[in-house]
This record gives sequence, C-alpha cells and structure tokens, in this order.
Amino acid sequence: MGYQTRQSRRILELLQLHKNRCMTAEEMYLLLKDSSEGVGQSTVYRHLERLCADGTVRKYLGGEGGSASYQYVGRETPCAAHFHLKCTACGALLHADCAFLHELSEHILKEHGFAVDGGKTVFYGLCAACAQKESSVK
Amino acid sequence: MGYQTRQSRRILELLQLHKNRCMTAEEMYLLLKDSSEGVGQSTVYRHLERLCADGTVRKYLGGEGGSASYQYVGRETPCAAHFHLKCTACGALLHADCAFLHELSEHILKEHGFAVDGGKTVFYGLCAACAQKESSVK
DNA sequence: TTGCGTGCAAAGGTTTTGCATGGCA
DNA sequence: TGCCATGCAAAACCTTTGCACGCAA
Repeated sequence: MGYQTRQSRRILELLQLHKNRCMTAEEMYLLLKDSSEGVGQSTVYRHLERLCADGTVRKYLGGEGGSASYQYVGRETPCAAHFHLKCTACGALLHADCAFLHELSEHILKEHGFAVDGGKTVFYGLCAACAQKESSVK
Repeated sequence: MGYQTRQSRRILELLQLHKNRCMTAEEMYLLLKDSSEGVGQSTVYRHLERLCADGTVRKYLGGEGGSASYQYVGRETPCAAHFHLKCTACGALLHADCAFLHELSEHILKEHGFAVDGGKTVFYGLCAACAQKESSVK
C-alpha cells in the first residue's frame, strides 16, 4: 500500500523514536526540518492520516493549542483488546492488559447494557510519577 | 456570576432540551436563529465556554467535521464521582455509578499506579439499542 | 449608572486541498 | 514508464478576539 519514500521513512522513524510521548504535526515538521532535508507540512499530515487509519498511530484531540497530538502505538499489539491509561500531566501512555479490565467490560455489558470499545476508550488521570509530583507541590 | 440575559437563557434552555445528545456550536446557532430573535455565534461560544468551565456542560472533541460537540450534564450530579458511557453511534451519554466502577479506580491505582480521573474519562462503545441495530444490519 | 453581555467582522490557528513536479517500483 | 508521493501556496474550517453599542442589576 503506497510507496516507501525518504519522507515516509523519516516520519515513521521519528514517531517510533518518541513512542513514549505525543507530538503535534507541527512539532514533527520542525524536528524533521532541522535535518539536512526536511519534509513538507502537508506530507506530515498526509502520513499521519494514513498511520492513524491503519492503527499504527493514535491521535489525541484537545491538546493545549487546539492542535491534535499523535503517538506511535504500533500495529503488533491489538489495542482493542486492552485499555489505555493516559497521563494528563506528562502525556505518557500506558497499555494496561489485565484480567480485571476484561471483567469490567463484561460487567458494563451485562449490568449497563453497554458494549465498551477498548480501542477507543482511554482512561485519563495521573501516572505514578506525576501523582507524586502533584502531591509534593501542594 | 454574570448577568442573566435573553441569550444566556435561550442557550441553557436549548442545551437542557437536548440533554440526551450532543450539539455543535454551529448547530445551536442555527437552531436559535430559526426563532424570532437569534443569538450571535460568538455569544454561543462564549456561553459554552463558561458552562464547560463550571461543569454544567461537557465538551467533546473529535466529532465528524472537526468541530467540538457540547452536551448538558448539569451541576447537580458530581460527575467526577462516576463514569460516563458514550455511545459512538447515537451519541447518548450514560452516567454509570456503581460499586464495580469504584473498585476499578482502586484497582488501577494499586496495581497500575495510575490515579484515574473519573471526570475526564469516558468509555466509548455502543449502547444497547445501537448494538442491536448494528448486529441486525450485519 | 456601572460594567458585563452582545454582535459583527476581522483575526487566529490548524488542517485540507489543488496542481505541477519529483521519484519509487 | 506509470502512478503515487511531494511541496508549495491557497483555501477551508472552527474558534477567538477587538470594539462599539446595548442592557441587566
């Protein structure tokens, strides 16, 4: 599906390199620009759209400046099968896969008649590190 | 906090009237326009911002056309204390408050070291009615 | 009467699109 | 060689902001 180009390679590399955090399209554009040969903005957007469509990258809305953020998740792990914990402070994304969470889905389905889509659902909150920082500040 | 005006009243009425679904700012603007005296777009946005800030209205990003959606939730119910189930098909928002969900928070905190923020977290999936429609179509 | 609320139009920012050119397979 | 990919600039889009006027308290 599609050619492999210098640009497509560099965009995927960049995303994988920063797989532990989110980046906006502009951030990526600027990071790529620094190098010898940059990548056009539209190209960045076009690839991000594709990568989101095939599940390689996850898109988050509602960032600070009204711009979307993107994060590599890879296609290996079937993300619909587990839940995601996203830290609202540092942006870290944790993939949580445990029995309790599967029970949760069943519970919600049986008791509340609602079929949860694990792939679309994200738990927002604070990760251990950020929770500690928060409490020490206060 | 603030004056009560014809516009502020009409906006709140409209939101309460459609409390079972989401509306975009433009949709609201158009609905209000139909009546004898409309409400300016900026006024709609300005009130929605306030209502979101004080918890009366919930804002959702990532709708079809890239525009935000808003839904009345009311300030009576402390939404941080329970979870929200949002149907991706019909847009219905269910407020789920049960023991199992509280357990979940504790589980995630203890086992995964993550402090879930119930007010920000939304479960996406299909409500009973839409799940049935989906399966009958297929 | 005071100062917040309103509406219009303009500005702001992000993302998409058209089109000619470049480059992979 | 045939098509897809790229890049630029323009367009499209949603949302915010400036400013003069209106209106609630």
